[in-house]
Amino acid sequence: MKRKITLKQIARELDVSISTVSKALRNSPEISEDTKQKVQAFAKLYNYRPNNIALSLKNRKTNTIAILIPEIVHHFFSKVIRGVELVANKRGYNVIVGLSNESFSKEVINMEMLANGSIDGFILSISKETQQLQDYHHFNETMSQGMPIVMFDRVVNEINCDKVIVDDFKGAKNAVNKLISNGCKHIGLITTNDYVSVGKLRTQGYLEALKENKMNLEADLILKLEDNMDYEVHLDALESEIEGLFKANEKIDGIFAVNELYALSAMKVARKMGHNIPDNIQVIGFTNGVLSKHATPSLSTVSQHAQQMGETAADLLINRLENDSEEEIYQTVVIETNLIERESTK
Amino acid sequence: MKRKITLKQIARELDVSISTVSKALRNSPEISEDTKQKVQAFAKLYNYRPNNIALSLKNRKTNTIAILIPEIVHHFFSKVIRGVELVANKRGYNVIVGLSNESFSKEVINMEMLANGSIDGFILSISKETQQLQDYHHFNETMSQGMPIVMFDRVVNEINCDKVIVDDFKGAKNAVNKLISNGCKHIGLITTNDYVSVGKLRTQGYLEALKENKMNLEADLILKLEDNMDYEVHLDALESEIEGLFKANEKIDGIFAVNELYALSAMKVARKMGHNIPDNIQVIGFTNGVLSKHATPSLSTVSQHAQQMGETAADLLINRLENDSEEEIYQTVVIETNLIERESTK
DNA sequence: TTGTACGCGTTATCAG
DNA sequence: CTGATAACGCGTACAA
Repeated sequence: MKRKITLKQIARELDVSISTVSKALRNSPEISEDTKQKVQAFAKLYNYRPNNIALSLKNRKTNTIAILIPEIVHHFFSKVIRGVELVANKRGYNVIVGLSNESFSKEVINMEMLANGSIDGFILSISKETQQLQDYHHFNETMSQGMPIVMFDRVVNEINCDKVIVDDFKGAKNAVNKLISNGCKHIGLITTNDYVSVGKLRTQGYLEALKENKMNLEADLILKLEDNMDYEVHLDALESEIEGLFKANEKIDGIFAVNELYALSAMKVARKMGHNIPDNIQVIGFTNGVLSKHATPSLSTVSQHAQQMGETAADLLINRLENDSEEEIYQTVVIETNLIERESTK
Repeated sequence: MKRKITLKQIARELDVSISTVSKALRNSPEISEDTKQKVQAFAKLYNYRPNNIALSLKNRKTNTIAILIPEIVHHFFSKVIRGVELVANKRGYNVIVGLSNESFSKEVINMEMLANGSIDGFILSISKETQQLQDYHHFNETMSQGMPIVMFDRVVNEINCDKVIVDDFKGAKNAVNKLISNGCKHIGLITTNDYVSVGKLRTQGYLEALKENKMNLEADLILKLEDNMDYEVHLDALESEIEGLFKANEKIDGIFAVNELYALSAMKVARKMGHNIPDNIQVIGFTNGVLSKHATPSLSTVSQHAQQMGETAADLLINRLENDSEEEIYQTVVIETNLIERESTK
């Protein structure tokens, strides 16, 4: 097993100095054609490639960025990664993935590990626990060391950095407006607790749509679910909560759910209770994942353009890394949502 | 904005030498309590952390591994990543993710980029194009440089390295056996072209089950689909292919599909054609993703234990990295599948 | 008890 | 045209 070859070895082998080899390989005009030929041929033969780590150390630049997300087994986040990867690779960067698993401490540890020279910047979406604790010291520390951060989707207003978000408020409002214009009179909302920023915004969108249409806010139409419970595992619990919602208000004829799973479960429960979708009850979800597309009936949904979010975030980060101008002006890019109409609405 | 602090800066500030600082921070007995206290306090104040890149260069070890997969927006692969991440982090490694996007050249480029010192080893599942071309030079080159590779799921027999696979053959056989014991007499197979190794093995499992049960092989019950077509985008095309299968042999009463999407589409088409599932036609898929669980009816499926595959792969790789014994003995770990019975079978 | 020197692999600068 | 030297940040064997 032969180790990777280095400049030093080539130099020794060819009986020239290291710097001559280095220059020859970079086609420096300082070096004679003769030596260049010799060195380049030898390097090619042994498949020489400069060592990235040494370059990183010398240039104080790793050409690697990290994306830190709460959960990877999730259509939305994996699509964001794909977007980040796409742009990063195109612009010559590698991507390290870190998972916080929705835990504050894992988020902090991960950031500290990576911030010590391993990467040039972060793209991240904060964990639920961090949202609850509202402890953002690790973001501030990282940024004060000159390492840029781009937040996406779940962002925090208190931190001054580049951000990529979806217009959750407007997306939700549009969805509910659609239900209303489709004739729904009593629209149920299935959402999360307010500390989940996106849940809160989508809830506000729902409320705004009702208000604009001068519809009454009926308290028993709103179901707020504890989001730190893993409903993917405890589907029964989720479904019985939703069943409660349907029973609490028999007049329900529309559902807006802040994510795919809630929407799908609502359809399932509704059908089980004898309702017909979309004739009897219309449903719209948020996040355009695989489930929505392949459900029966397929689910109308607010698409977040996850991949585009990832691409935008990567561009923002790399632009900042490559623009030496230490701008203190941060931007927030809002990705427009759009409503994908499928079979669950008329 | 303050840069990250280095040993050199601390040394200058405290008017001692760099090595004194280094030793003091590592609690060397060579250093007096006094100096230690002083240095450690200062370091803590300025939140000193050793630079990973410098350590990597010095130790010729990055403590980073790469996972190279064909596609990330895919339940199976993201679960594998989760498993890899889990183990890697626990054992002190970071994870770089590379996407080949099913392309041979992207796979090669990615490997070359990362192999130049950025990482200590690879975990990978080869792209479809690589399977077709059967060009494996990049794997050999990487390994001959002393960089270990662990392949998972889509592996190549010609390469001698650690592997983690699922028993595709047995999993498929069991699934088909289940259909047979459930009373199916004419079982359709929806599979891919044979160059996809897992597709081939699953097809063989189907054939074996028929043979064992002395059932006739009916050619018009087998649908081989071109897998380099993106059926996720062209669902219609997929469905019309499947409709053709049903029409070709009206006696079909069971379907075994080599992936989730094929199985789901089969159910959809069957229902559209007036069949009842599972009374009339029973269906089993491969890969236990979100779709199977949330479909209506929910899909019985062969579970691959993706996360466990990732964990095993990571352990194999890190073991090899940390065992200086340059063993030339490679192992192949077979992860047992199991059949998850849901509503699509009796 | 502290400091010096070296090496990891590379490039840039300057001297020959 | 070529080579020696310094530097990136760290750890450690050895010298003082």
